[in-house]
Amino acid sequence: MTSADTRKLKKPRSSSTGRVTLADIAERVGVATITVSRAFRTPSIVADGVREKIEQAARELGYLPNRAASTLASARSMNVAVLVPSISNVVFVDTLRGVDEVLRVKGYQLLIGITGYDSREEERQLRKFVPYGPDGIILTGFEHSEESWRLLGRTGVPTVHMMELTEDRNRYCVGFSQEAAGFDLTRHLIERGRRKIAFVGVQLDPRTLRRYEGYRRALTEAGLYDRNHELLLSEASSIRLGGPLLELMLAKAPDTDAIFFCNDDIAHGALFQCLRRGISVPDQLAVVGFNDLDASAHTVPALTTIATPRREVGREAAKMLVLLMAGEHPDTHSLDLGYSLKVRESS
Amino acid sequence: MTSADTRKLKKPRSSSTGRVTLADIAERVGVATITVSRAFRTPSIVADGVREKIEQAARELGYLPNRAASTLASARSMNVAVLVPSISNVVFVDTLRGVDEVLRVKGYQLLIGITGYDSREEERQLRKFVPYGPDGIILTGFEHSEESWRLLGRTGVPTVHMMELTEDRNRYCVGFSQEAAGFDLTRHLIERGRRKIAFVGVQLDPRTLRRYEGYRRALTEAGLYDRNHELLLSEASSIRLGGPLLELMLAKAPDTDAIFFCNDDIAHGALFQCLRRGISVPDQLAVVGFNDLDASAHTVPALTTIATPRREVGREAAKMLVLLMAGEHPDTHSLDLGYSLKVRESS
DNA sequence: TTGTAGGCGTTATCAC
DNA sequence: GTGATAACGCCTACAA
Repeated sequence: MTSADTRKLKKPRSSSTGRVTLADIAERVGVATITVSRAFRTPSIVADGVREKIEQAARELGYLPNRAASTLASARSMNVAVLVPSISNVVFVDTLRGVDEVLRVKGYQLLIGITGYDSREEERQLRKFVPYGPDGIILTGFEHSEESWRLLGRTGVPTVHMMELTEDRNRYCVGFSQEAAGFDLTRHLIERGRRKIAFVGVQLDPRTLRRYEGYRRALTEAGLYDRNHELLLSEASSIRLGGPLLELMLAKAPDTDAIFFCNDDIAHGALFQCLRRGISVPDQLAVVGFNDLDASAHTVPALTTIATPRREVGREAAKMLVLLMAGEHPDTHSLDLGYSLKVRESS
Repeated sequence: MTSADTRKLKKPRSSSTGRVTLADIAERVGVATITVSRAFRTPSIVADGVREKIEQAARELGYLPNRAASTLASARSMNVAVLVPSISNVVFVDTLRGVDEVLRVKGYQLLIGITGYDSREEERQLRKFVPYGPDGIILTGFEHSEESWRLLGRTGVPTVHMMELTEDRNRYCVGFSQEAAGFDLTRHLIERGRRKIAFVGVQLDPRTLRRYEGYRRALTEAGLYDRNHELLLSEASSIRLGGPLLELMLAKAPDTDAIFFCNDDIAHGALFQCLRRGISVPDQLAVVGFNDLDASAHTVPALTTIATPRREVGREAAKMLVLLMAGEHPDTHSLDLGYSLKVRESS
């Protein structure tokens, strides 16, 4: 099957850089480079014998494909850019995992960008990623710079937004209503008989603010809203802030009988402070958080919070993107995955 | 400055795909594509007027560079692949941040891979990333599959290993001695008068095992080693495991007067369980962890632990890689950044 | 300071 | 099933 092969094959020019290329394999096996390419990409359309020889040659030569060349020639990168505010926040790590689970089996590689909750940084990231020719883009939320929106429009790359919802039918999104969740959690406190319900918010990203709006709506509807019971700071969230924020809130409004912390991290810090100070939770003070982190079921007392379907958000956003990248239309432009109230000991 | 330009310029072939390319800008401005390329990459060597016209044309046309083309032509990707076991673990998130801080200002883009503490998955990731033509690679630790090592050798891409050290002068690494840290932490407990010191380990990745070796060496040297006081499980680490592991350990060896948890996460879970059970820490039982997570200074009681310089590890590993990518030689092949014992209330 | 020529490694297209 | 040819968009080398 070797020397008998006397067809005149235009000798594939072997690499000049020393790297092993398709042409090297082609030469070794005695076929055209395109056949080698096919043997890897669509093995079924290459004759068995040829395919096997190609595979063996590839192994022997230590062939490694070159994505840059493939991307350039095919105009498909098999990359998906995913931008999240932070990976110090488990919420987004879980979301990324969901995205990855779905996309990796489809052969896509994630390009992960961290925006630091900053639209300008997000724009910078986007500008960095677009040259990679991503086949799709996944963003967090809807707060993007003018230029980011323009960039997305110009490139025409299919895009899905995560973690928030929109009415805009031109946008695809997967998430849940942060506002409704904030509302429900506050209603829970009202129903437990609390009347001086405070809100402590940090970071103040769009999702935190939506939760705050839900809180406010619930209290306003119940005639309990009192602006003296809220504390909004733009500091980055962290467990260490919990204690001081608790103190600050109680100093500001000593009659507070419940605190809605905008996320579980600062709620944990606050619970520790309650332990140190001997503040009895929930007797003296109810404490609730948001996100249902791993630790929240185990704190003392266990923390009442909102469980968010972030992994599912990631998975569904990825599925939606896969459809869009295939030129198909998802059933809905806006997928609401809901949330669930976890009532535990702290309220 | 426009129509007077009657030099015969080989008309840059404009894109056939509709995308805006360097050639489009070149045509518009009346220069060669290479000049446009230079205007972006080394602006200083292009005449001011020309450069400005090029920049304006780029803006007007909405030019976006194509990394695949540039990578293919230059054989430099400006990508660096970084493989870490997990990003659910803050330790590696901090390390990644350190790496990114240094590499991004040098213009490198991170390709982040999650290996799930699994050599085979790591090998898969490596196989996926090598085709991207990374200019450098950063790996966690030294436990890699045969094939991974071979791949690294074949590609010849500069590589730095993080979080552990090696004597092997052919390898570059930045980290600290996990074994020595485990030893020191155990010594601390001994010096505090503890005699029945237990070790509880999960995940059992190489770094955890090195800590365990340090623990064992300290106890053996002190004549206190007792295999009945150790609990090693391959479960993934999580705060929820802390409580049950504490119970298990105490059931196995009720005389235990101190527990060295292999990381802060499970130590936190254990501290919560102590609160619930009314086990007085440190009076009845000393508890120590490893890593000094954010929460550890705030738990009740505050947790004694080893603070690890993970962000610095990331930064220094990146710096070392930058040198290697430039073909230079770092001062040392193995950079030890140390660690520090944080004595708090729990011991 | 600017330009010409040619190639980087792969794939689309059309032919056989 | 397989091949020749011509891109893909940019950059290196060398030349002017």
